[in-house]
Amino acid sequence: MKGLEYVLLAGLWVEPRSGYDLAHWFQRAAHYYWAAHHSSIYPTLAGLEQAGLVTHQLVPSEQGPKRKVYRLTETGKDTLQMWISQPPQPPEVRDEQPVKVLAIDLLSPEEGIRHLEAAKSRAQEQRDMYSALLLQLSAEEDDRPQRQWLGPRLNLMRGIQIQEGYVRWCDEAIALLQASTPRLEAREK
Amino acid sequence: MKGLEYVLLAGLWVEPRSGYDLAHWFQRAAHYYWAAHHSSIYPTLAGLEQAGLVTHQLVPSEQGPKRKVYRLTETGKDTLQMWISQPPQPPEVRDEQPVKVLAIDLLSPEEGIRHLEAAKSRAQEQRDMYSALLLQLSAEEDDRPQRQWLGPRLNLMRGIQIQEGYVRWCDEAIALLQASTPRLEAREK
DNA sequence: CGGCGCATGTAACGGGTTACATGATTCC
DNA sequence: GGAATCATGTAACCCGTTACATGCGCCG
Repeated sequence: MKGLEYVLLAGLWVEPRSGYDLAHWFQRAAHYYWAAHHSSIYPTLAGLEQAGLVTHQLVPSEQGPKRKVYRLTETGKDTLQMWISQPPQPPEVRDEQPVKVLAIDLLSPEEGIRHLEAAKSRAQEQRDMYSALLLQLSAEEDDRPQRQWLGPRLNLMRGIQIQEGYVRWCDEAIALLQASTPRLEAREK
Repeated sequence: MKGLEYVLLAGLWVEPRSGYDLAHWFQRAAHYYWAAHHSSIYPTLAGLEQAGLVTHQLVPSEQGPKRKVYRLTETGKDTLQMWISQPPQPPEVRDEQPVKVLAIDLLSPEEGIRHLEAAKSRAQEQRDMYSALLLQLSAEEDDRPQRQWLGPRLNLMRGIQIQEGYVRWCDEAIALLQASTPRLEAREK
């Protein structure tokens, strides 16, 4: 079994969802640790169903066509549990931003700082998004306290922490760039 | 042009390197923001050379066959600069670890804590590796102070910070797991 | 003289992205 | 009636990984 299959099992373990829901989940809460488009999600869900790891139920949507809401079967849960027990593969990342930082000396200090400010803004936006999701989760937790929301909560906490770290790093980097060009401060005055 | 091509240009901007060097760089310093295997690096370098963005020089190695040490051409530098000036694409990540955390309630608290301790150890190892690389970089900086090592330095700082954040999160997560099972503490006494 | 680290390459295969395709419902 | 969001799917193509392949030079 390939990576995405287990990831979908984990996503469905948190709560039953449709392919559409999962696609949105990847774009928002899960974005900092996994990426997937709907065009890979739908076929994979179909495969999992054929393998007997998930089943779906047609649920009328408030708007648009009927939703195929998937949930884990017992076998699916067992498969997931076995996978969880094994150590994770090392993460794979493709992030252009640090690559661009590598050659930041190709930009003027002013431009470099502008880019870092932009990166900082993006990080703050992301942080706010994760914070909002965490608040939302807490509200849902009150409604159904029996549910195990520990995993999603831990991951949202991590998402917030990552973005806050990024913001701090941006500030340090900007400070370093400014220090390397004291004429900037002088001109400011 | 595709992502890897620009990344190689950036890697060669930092200093002239062989494909072998670049492969190792991806495994170590660049590992937290970009992944690439030698089998994709060599053909890509050849393509960049054909496009006139890099040139190579055969340099005898201390051990093994001659090294093809690549460096940017003027066109290569210009191409890189143009790419740097544009905003980066959003990062793409595949990290199994947070996915496994999602369903951490499928494990016993003891097992969950063991997994988090393991994750913490891995993060500490990585942090130490980045710290060592930063020290090494500082030493080289003394030798050739004219060189612009700002980019690599900033990225190593970021690597260290990421891993330290991870360690802190692991501690928080372990604490939460322990809090959710007070019987553990009780048994400890 | 075998094994390991250095060093560069090629080819098949697989998985995901981009683009194509369809249809329901609501709001303006 | 057109636009936007909801909702599910298919197919071609591209890129990168896995595996295959080769050869140097040192050390034990």
